[in-house]
Parts: sequence; structure tokens; C-alpha cells
Amino acid sequence: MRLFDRTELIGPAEEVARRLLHTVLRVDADGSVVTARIVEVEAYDQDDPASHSFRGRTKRNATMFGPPGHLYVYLSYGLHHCANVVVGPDGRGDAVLLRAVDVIDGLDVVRRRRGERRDLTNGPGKLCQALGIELSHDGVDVCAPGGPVGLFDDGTPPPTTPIVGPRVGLTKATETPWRFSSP
DNA sequence: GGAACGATCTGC
DNA sequence: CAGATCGTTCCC
Repeated sequence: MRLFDRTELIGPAEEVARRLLHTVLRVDADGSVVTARIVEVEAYDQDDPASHSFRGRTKRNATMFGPPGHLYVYLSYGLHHCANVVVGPDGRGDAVLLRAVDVIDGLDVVRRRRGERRDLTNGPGKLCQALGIELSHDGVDVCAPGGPVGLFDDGTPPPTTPIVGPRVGLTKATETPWRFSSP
């Protein structure tokens, strides 16, 4: 498995989001490692009213405006964490929200964190809980070797025809079809 | 200084 | 389908 190349993250958020489907995320949190394949994402860019970066740089979204390949993590509804991969050139507030993964390795760890229930990792909040991603991971470099979170290409290509649809949970730009998932 | 509002999830 | 729950943002 090769670490994902940072230069592959430079480009329009929509294109990079499609490219990130089927890539592999490896998270080493509180002593446990979970590996998972990304199967659903959403693109956000700074010209997009639904994006946190739309109103400019703030303390919360500062990571979005930094170099690509870093994780932007924020707290949603005061309860759940959501994780994005920062994309686009350094200085642009573009990111790809991770919405769902399939667990490859570490299912026991995921069950311990999520409890004995179905629907372990299909949703941005559930995904973060399952992988152990929290606010402390905001800003970590996923293209750097040896970090707590790594993004990998294991040779599985992205789907040629992903399911495309409107993004979820928004009140603005709800018609923009920037949600992509594995068929 | 304060109020309103979430890129959500769960359980009733 | 409503409640949880709190940081961020924006407006007074």
C-alpha cells in the first residue's frame, strides 16, 4: 500500500472527491489501529455557500485553508465529529467530507467503540467514532508516513460510475450534486 | 455579551 | 420525529 501522493489532492474538489473513493484510511488512535475503505464522500469548496470556508478563514476552519492532505475535523451539533481531507492548492478552502467507509481491518475495535449495533460506519459522525477521530486530529497530515492518520492507495481504482447525488443535511446549495458513493 | 444555528445520530 | 448538546459565528 502506497501512501497517497499530496499532489493528487490538488485539483477541483469535485474531481478529487471522486478520486478519493476506494482509497484506504488507516487510523491509529488510543493504541488501536483501524483500516477502512472510503465508500462515500462529499465535495466542498470555498465558492460554495454550503461550505464552512465560504465566509472566509476563521479559527475553526483554518485547516481548510492550509496545504492539501491535512485532516479538517470539526464538532457537529455539539456531539459528533466530522472529518474532511483538505484538497486543492494551499490557500484555497476546499475539502472532501468523509461520509462512509467499509472496515477492512480492526472490526473488533470498531465494535468496542460503536457498540453492538448495525450501521457502524455509514455516516460522518459514526465514521469518526468508529475510527477514533476527534478534534485533536484536526490538522494532521494524512500524506506523511508514521502519522496517526494515513491515506493510502492499495491499487483499488475508484468506481468508474459512482452514485452521484445531492449532499446531505444542508440548507444551502442543496441542489449541487457533489455527493459520491460506491455503487 | 448573547443568541441562533448547525456538513448528525439515536432512541422513543 | 424530536431531543441532545456545545462550539462557532454573527449581530447587537
